[in-house]
Amino acid sequence: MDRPELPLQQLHAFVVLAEELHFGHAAARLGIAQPPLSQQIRRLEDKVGHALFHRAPGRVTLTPAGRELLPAARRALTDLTDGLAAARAVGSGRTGTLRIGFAASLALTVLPGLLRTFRHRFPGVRLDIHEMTTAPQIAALHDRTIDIGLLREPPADQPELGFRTVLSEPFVAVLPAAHPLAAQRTVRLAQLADSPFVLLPREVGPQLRDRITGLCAEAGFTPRTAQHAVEWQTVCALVETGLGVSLAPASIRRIRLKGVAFRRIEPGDARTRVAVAWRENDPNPLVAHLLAAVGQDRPDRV
Amino acid sequence: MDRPELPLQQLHAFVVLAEELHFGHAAARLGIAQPPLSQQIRRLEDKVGHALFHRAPGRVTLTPAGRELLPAARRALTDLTDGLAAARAVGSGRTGTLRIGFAASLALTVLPGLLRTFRHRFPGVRLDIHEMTTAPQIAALHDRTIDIGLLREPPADQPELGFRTVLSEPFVAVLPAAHPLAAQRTVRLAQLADSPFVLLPREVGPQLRDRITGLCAEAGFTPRTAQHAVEWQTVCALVETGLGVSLAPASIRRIRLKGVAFRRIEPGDARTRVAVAWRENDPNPLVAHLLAAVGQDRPDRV
DNA sequence: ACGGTCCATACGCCTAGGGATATCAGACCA
DNA sequence: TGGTCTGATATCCCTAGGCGTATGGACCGT
Repeated sequence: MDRPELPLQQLHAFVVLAEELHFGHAAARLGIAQPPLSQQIRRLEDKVGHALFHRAPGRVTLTPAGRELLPAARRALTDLTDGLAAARAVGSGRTGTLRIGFAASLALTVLPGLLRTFRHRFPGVRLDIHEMTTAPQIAALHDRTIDIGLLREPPADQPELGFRTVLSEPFVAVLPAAHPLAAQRTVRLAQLADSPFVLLPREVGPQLRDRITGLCAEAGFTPRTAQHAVEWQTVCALVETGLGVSLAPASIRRIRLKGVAFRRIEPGDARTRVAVAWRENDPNPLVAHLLAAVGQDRPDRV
Repeated sequence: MDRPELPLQQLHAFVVLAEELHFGHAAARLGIAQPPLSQQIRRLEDKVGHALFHRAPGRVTLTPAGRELLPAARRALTDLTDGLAAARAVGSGRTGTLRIGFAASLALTVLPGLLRTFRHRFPGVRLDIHEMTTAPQIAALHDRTIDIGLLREPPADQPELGFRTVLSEPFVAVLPAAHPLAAQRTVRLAQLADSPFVLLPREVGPQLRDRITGLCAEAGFTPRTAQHAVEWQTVCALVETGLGVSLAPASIRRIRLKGVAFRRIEPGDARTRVAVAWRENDPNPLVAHLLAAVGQDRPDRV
């Protein structure tokens, strides 16, 4: 691609003159005097190397060369004006695409409200939503596959990423309805020591997993993992079948299953945090916009 | 269509930098030092109103706005370079379209050779050939519907048109083979005084028609028109059926029909001219090229 | 801590190009 | 033949933008 060394004004003058076919009128439309317009056209013709207009007494006509150039000139000008407008729209964050990764469980809590407020404020922005667990979200942020992550237990060792807590919620015990402890309103953690656990595999979210096993450790035992499941939906389903118990963020109570009971735990100060994550120094204005929306969208705490 | 006030160099710099993602390399490819490139980009970003590149330590990246602008910039640049090249090609007469009108009878004589030499010399030029009689050709030249006419008996009262004789040929008598005069090698015009004539209607070519009736007048009679026909092919066919006789340019001898005889006439100095016609002041270089080709293409005289 | 890399900034220089006004030249018309 | 319309030319002015060299400042490796 070589660089055609033309001032765009000349092209614009050319297009206008091609429409008016009258130097005086075209100059008026361009807001300049007639002699400068003659110069512009002349310079352009010099650069092309051929006449673009045929000046007959009384009428100005396009030459074949001019007719050939006209559509290209028009296209170039509209391409540029449109491109500039689009770039400005994207630059100001009025339009564009924001790619968001989110943990499946958040589809029940923070995600809907967040999307609603954002879409309301930026209707021109397309949101690409990808369900993914915590660890892949971190990787995808680094990959620039997503721009925003919505995850649990933000990891600490991520200097290039920013995190902001959106929600902090307690843990609950997840029990089969038939489990003896389901009769209590509150379950002490130590009481779960002997039950098999259904847990998330460590790979999908090391922080949350470690958090849970840490809670158990504080209560004096190491949970025995009977089964792994990647989604909380599945965890609850497995608990319902009696395969074991679990510890989960309170918001998963929204998953209603007849055979599952959720109970507060003792000690009750253990909380898990949901955070938005983004690349520090991400120039995308939509990221800033979303973070601002997060600041104002304070969804119902569970 | 508003005028985006951007030097194209900045766009070019932008595109190259977007490909290289490295100021030093891009500057080298552009053949300038690095600081000027920084300036170009900065100026462009100022005009857009947003950053186009994200300068992170160690890596340069396109911002979303930049990603949005890039394809438009590329399109605009290629449109312009292509458009300029096309305009230059057309301006120099290497490519383009030439619209030619021609009298049907000339398809048998001057037209093929002319087209052949022209096409050989300007293979990039498209030739649009339209069969039409003389009067419509004159109108089409004024309309700018055609650029070149190939016609008989160029009219004199056309100040805006140029004419150049391509071929000058005698008239011949067209007789049914059974006609008594077909027995002679030469026919005196006066001998045709009593035969009905098949002639072209005056509207399609007043000059030629007037020429023929003029010849008859000189021989002392007014031809009695038995039938009109627009094409010489038809004239011959009608003569063959015995409907009458005719006078025609010698080149129509190429139309071979069993029942038709062509005979020289007395006096034999009457000739009809075939000419190319064009608009004087036509800026189209192809017209000049074709006229030059006519000068050299001297087809076989009939 | 110290060069090396990479981009930005700061001058200074220069030209191209855009603008205006005044004037000229040809065509056309009354 | 003189007025009008239209486009081209001639000057002059101004500034935007392009380039270079020199320098600063952040970051990264050893």
